[in-house]
Amino acid sequence: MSKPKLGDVAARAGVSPTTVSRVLNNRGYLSQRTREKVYDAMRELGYRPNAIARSLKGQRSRMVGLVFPTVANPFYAEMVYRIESFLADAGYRVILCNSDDHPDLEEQYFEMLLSNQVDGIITGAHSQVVANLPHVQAPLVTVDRPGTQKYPNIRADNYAGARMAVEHLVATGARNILHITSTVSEQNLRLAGYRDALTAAGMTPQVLELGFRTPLPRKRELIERYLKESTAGERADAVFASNDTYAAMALNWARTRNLCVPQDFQVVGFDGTETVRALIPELATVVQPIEQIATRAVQRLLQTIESGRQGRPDDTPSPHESDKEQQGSTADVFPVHLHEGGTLRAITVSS
Amino acid sequence: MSKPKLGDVAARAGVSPTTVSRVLNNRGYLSQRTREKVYDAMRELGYRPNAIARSLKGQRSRMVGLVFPTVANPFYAEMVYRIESFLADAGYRVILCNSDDHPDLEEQYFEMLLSNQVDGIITGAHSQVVANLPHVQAPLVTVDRPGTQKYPNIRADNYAGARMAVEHLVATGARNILHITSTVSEQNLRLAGYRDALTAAGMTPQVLELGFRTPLPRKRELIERYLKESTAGERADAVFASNDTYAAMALNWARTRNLCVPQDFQVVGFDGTETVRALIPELATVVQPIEQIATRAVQRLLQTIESGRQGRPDDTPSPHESDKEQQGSTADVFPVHLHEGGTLRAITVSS
DNA sequence: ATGAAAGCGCTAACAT
DNA sequence: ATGTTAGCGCTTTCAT
Repeated sequence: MSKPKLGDVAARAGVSPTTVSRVLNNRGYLSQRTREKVYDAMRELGYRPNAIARSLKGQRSRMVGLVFPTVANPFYAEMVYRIESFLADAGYRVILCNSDDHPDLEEQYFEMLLSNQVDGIITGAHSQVVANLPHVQAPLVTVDRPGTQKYPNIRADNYAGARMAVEHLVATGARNILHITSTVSEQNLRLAGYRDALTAAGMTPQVLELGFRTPLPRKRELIERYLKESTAGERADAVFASNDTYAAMALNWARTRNLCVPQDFQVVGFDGTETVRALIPELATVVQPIEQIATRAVQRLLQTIESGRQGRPDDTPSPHESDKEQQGSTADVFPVHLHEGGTLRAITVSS
Repeated sequence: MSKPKLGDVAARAGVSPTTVSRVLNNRGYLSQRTREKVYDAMRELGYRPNAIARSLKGQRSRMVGLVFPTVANPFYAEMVYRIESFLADAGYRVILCNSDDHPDLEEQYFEMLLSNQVDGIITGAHSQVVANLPHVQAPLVTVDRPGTQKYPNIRADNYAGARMAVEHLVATGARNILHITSTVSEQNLRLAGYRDALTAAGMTPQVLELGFRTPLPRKRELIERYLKESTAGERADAVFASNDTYAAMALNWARTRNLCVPQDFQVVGFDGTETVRALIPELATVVQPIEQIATRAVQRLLQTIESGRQGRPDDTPSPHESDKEQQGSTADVFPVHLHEGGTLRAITVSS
């Protein structure tokens, strides 16, 4: 028999399908003898319950969709790794979607996930697609960047992190601090932190915007050209980058030019993934607590899923919805810390 | 209505469920008018087909399971990213499983995937669990390391890559070449390549084995201690590492010690992911064609899935099974190339 | 060109 | 403590 089904087990054990189902789910009254008979039959047949059928019947799939730009980026990779691990522990499977920062793809993926009856979605996608989802049928949690107020957002304190990094640079005496980022926008809190810190110090922001979907080699070119030009006139002596890859590129450029790091040129990145810290331990960076963010995102999602399963027999919005969201928006910002590698000078206590 | 179903659409359009299904699947004869009526009804209701129900009925889920040690490792991250992209293009969704090099977890994941009726599995898991899977009901393709002869294996030419790297080191005049690897075993072809190259050059292999599940910081300690000891007595002047992370750690150690790279100390890694090459472009490494491997793995899987869907009404093994596998085992090894970064000396043509 | 009815594999009332 | 029955949402013969 190719794929034994519950009925086959029942027949073999000489009981009804219901009984087998009960054994499977450990529900209701079962005599010990029956249990054993059923287990034996299962083993003999190599029975494996069909999760698809269970989902259809039970109105829950125990699947969660993950929509992120690309797991090829270490930050998202570690995030996805963590999220998957926590969800697996909780008995959920994960459908992975790499949206490549592409709004169309993102939307398709959301459609697909809902079609697949996922119990929830965690997304760190960049575009505003999330905000425009009409009524998503599944609980949704955003990570890293707030797509909208409609859903809880879990993230690091990007603004504080950026400010801390730039203020540190200022304190070390850097006079000409450049910023490299993917995209310039209102929501870019790292950029905001940089700007505010610079302005407070009486300096002028200088920002290089690379775009999200620019290929890596091209980004590298852009960074090198920008640095070359910036060091030509008024000499740039520090870079604060919105992620570690850009920071590494700046650092590599400086080394190629035989600039003395950190004496003549300082670099600070953002993210502080384990990957990058293992590869370039000397790179100073603002470290995000990825594991904490992941844990919290999963918690929030699971609690929404569970609460949704009990109450709300119809589509009446649950009472505390807005409260919960407010909670979410404010409480789910995690502190970061500055990893002071060799690419950043220590602050000398001035007298 | 919370979640409109096919029947609701039918009612609204004034047709039978069958007709709606036909429109959905674009099958059979449909009048243009009917088509439009149905489409309108779908739009008005915000209908979204239930993929779970489709799977149950259709005996195919269009889901593929991915079992890899951890997507937190850039190599697997890029592999998974590529595989997911190709599969998405082909209309398949991906269930991601991080097995953490843990045989028990691996086994659980395989069980889970089969329970979820995946149409196939692609795995780069380390353990031998794959070999012992009794009769996996789904097509399976292994990637990177051959778990067994039972399934096709797609990978880079690890042996040739290692040999090439080590022979290059020998040719540059390195006299004391260490190897750092995760695990020493018969199947470790990078290790084999290293050994053979060294032996051929009349040198003695010296291998540091770190283990798979050792935490990164601990690995770093082990590497540094090993290098310290090795440079104390007979001075080590080169490291060939089985991946770029180990290579980077060796490199960082050398820099800390103010060894001149590559004059006094050379380093070559393995994998050559885009991530690492962006972060440490100067690191010499054996580059695997990840995208090619991913494409081929997906191709192989899809072709097996498709072929399985037509013939074979029962569980008779399909006739050409062994042939296909032989093909797979031999033809699916991809050539690598050596990226000569600044951590490797050029070969001087001797007279 | 369209519809009726059965069933994919499982679970949950509702019996007994 | 166990069995009967209906049905989750969809597709698919087999009619008409």
